[in-house]
Amino acid sequence: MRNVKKRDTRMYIIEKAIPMFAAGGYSGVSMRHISQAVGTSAAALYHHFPDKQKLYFDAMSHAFTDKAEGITEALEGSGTPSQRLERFVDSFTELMGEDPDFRALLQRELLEGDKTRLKLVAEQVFSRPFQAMTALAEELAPDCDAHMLAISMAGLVLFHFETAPVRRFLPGGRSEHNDPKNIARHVTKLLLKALGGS
Amino acid sequence: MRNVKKRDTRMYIIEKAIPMFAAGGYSGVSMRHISQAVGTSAAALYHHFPDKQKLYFDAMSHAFTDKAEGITEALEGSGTPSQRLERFVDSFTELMGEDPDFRALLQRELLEGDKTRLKLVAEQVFSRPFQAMTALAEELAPDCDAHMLAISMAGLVLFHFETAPVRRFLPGGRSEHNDPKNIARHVTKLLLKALGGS
DNA sequence: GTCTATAGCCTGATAGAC
DNA sequence: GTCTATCAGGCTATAGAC
Repeated sequence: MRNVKKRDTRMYIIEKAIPMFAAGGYSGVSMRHISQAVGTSAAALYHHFPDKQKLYFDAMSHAFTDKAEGITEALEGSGTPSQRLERFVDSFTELMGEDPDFRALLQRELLEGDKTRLKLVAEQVFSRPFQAMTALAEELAPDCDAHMLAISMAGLVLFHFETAPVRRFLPGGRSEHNDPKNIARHVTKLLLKALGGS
Repeated sequence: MRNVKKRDTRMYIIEKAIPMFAAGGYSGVSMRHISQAVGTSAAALYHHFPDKQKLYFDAMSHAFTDKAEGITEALEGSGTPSQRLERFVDSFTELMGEDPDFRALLQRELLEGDKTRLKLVAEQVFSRPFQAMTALAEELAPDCDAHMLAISMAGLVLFHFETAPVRRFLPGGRSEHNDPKNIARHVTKLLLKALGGS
């Protein structure tokens, strides 16, 4: 029963660290900052994690693993390819809209994740949902490179969120453009037209 | 004539700092690191910049200002909307392919740029090229929200570069997918089909 | 314009009491 | 498991000689 307490504290630390790393990145958040948010001393963190790197890695893994399932579900269900595309775009947009920490961590890993960590995350977390995306892409447009089309599908959604903080200051920028429902509608329409979905 | 030397050194510092900030971000690069790359002491940097923030800001401004022009040109030339779209995608892809520092800095600013800096960059650097993009979007698809379509156009290109380090480990990932020419071809084809270009 | 020296603070990480 | 105390070093920024 000793382990129960330890695991809970460990998970509590991870859950406090996730939004901090999402906002400040690895080098922008110190162990002292995290310990303060957790409500403990910095030394105590080292009882649960051997060093800062491991804490960061575990926080990231936890943040990512949960999310991959929801996306895979939307992709592997039944229905015509067009219906599944629409469902994927909807659920992916909703996910990005409701969990900014996940999105920020994803951006950060793409930007500065080291190679071994990226490989691990790609193979253990994103491989399955991405495979489902390429399968759908293949059905939708057999004449197109499925890998590239899958990336385009994800990028179309993600970029609207990534640019939200700057679009406010760009010509034609309005707050409706940040509404996940509008983003999903725009992206679905664009993709269905491009891929001649029925 | 005193200023000439000072300006040169100042610019030299900026040019050394740009790739470092692109790789490590603001908090990941110290004044000592920069001074070492420049070949001077840390104290000397403070003769040219009042503090680290200002050095970062000036480096960013310099990295961005140059680039905006090339994009605007491709958009404002003559030709049918479809031709101009193709030319925009080509030049934008080429730019991203040949200047990874610019791309990384752009990603970083979207991720963690503070509001006043984003406003400045948006209004002074990206406003004109983005306006040209929305104008093109309007011509291509009057029934579509021009602002959202312009974002989609940029996002389609950028995301293929952003994901390059991780796509290597994803199903179907091949090195050809990183070739700017292939990316441009894929994106152009997708957009022209979606927008019914002639 | 650049240097050395240094102030004052923050960093990751450890030692050892409880 | 958590604490206080601490180490060794890095950080931004400044002072003052040259």
